[in-house]
Amino acid sequence: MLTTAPRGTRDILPEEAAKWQYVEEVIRDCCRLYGYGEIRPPLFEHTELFQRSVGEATDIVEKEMYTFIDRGGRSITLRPEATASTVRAYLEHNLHAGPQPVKLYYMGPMFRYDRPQAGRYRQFSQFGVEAIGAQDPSVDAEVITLVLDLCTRLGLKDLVVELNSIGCPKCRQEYRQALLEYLSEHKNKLCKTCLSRIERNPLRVLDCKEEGCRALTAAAPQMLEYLCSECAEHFKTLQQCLHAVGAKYELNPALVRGLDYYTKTVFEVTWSGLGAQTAICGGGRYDGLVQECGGPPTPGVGFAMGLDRLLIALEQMGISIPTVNKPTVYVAALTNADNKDAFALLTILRRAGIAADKDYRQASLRAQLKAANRSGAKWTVIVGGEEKKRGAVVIRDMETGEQTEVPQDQLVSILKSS
RNA sequence: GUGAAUGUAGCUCAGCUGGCUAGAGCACCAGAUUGUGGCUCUGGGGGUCGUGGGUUCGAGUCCCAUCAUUCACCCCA
Repeated sequence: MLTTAPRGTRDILPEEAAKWQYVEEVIRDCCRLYGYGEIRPPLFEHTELFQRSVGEATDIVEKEMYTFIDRGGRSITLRPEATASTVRAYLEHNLHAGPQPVKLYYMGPMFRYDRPQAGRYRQFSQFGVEAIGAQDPSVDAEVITLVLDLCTRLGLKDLVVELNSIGCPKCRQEYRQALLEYLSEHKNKLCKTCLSRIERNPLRVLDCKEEGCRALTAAAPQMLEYLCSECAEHFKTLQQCLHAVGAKYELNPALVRGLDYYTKTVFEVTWSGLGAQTAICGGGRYDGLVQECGGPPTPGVGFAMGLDRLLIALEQMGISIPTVNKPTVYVAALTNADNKDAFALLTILRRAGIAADKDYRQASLRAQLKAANRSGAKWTVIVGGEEKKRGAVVIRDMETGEQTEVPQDQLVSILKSS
C-alpha cells in the first residue's frame, strides 16, 4: 500500500510527461487562435453544485463522486467534470455583465469513483471548452471545429464526429412520450437492462449494443422528427456552418449523453481503438444550466476531451511526439580531482543558456562517456589534463567522435555558434 | 456495482502432474581498453515468487482471503 498509488491513479514519469506537455502546448495554441481564455477553477466544489448541474439521476452523481465532509462540516466533492465549476465561476464573477459569449477553456484532473480499465481512471485529465452566453449555432460549430483542428494538428486519424440534437425540454418531452409508447409495445424484445432503462431514461435504450434492442430501435421514432421549429432550425444552421468549413461528421440519431444538462446539440468524437471506451471527446449545448445554477436564463455550449485517452490514441497510432529533454553538452572530468572544475564549467554553460549535465558518481572517463552517449548529448566537454594547464578543454562531437581543443573562455561562444 | 483472466528481477517472460542454493533475454554496474561512448567478449549486483493465512515432511506450483492489473458489462472522458 505504502508503495502503490491508489487504485485508478498513476504517476506520469518524465518521459511520458514530455508528451503531455507537447499536447498541452498544442491545445493552448488552438485555444489562443479560437479566442478562448484559460480558467482554473478549484479541484473541489460544494457537493450541491454537481448534484444540481450534472443531475441527481445520473451515474456520476449516484455512484461516482468523491464526496467527503470537511472539518467545517461542509459536504465537498472532488470535481467529476468542470462545466459546473465554469458556470459557477461565470455567475460568481458576474461575467454575464461583459461581452458575450464568455469563452473559456480548462485543463486538469477530474475524479470519478469508477472501476478502472484501460483508458479509464479514477483521476483522469480533461481539456474542455465552454462558450457561455450565446445561442447562435455558429458557436456550436466553432467548438466542434476547434476539436477537429486540434486533432488534425496532433495528427490523429480515423476519428469520427457523431452529431445529434436532443431538442429542448419541450420537444424532448414529446419525443420521450412517443418513444415510451413504442418501446412499451415491444417490451418482450428488449434486453433486461433496457427494461430498467425504460423507467429511468428511455433515451438510453437507443444506444444499447444488444442486437435485439438495436433491431428494435432502428425502427423507433427518431428525435430529429420531433424537434420543434426552433430546435430544428438551430440544428440545420449548425450543419450548414460545419459544411462551410468542410467539417466531416456523422449524424447519429442514437447519440444520447449521460449528463442531464444537455439541450439541442450533442456530439461525441469517437475512436475505435480504445476497446470498450470509444469516446475521446463529448459535448453539447446546455441552455438551461446557468439558470439551473441560480443565474439568469443563459445559453451555453462546450465539450470535454479525455487527455489520457487522447494520449493513448496518439501512442497507438504510432504518432511520434517531439521531446527535447536532452542536454546539449555533457561535461566530463578527466580525473576525480577535476570534478569541481567540471561542476564550475557546467554551471557556466547552464547560465549561458546551454542545456548541460554531468556525471555525479566520480566515475572513470570511460563510464562518463558512456553516460554522455546515453544522455543523447551532442557534445561532451572534457575537463582536465594537459589541456587544463593550458586553460583549455576538449570538445568531443558525440556523433563523429571528432575532438578539438578550445580555450575555456571561448567555449560558450564556440558551442553557441556551432 | 457485476462477471472473468492474470500477478515470478527495473522490463518481457520461462519454471512440467508440489521436491536441491528460483532461471533466461534485455536493462544496470565493472573489467578487457589505467586519457575516450556506441560493437564485441568476460564477470558482477539485483527476487520476502503481489500480500496475508491454510493444506503438506516440503508450496513459485494446491486451497481461501485480500490488494492490484487487464478484459467484458454498466457508464463515460
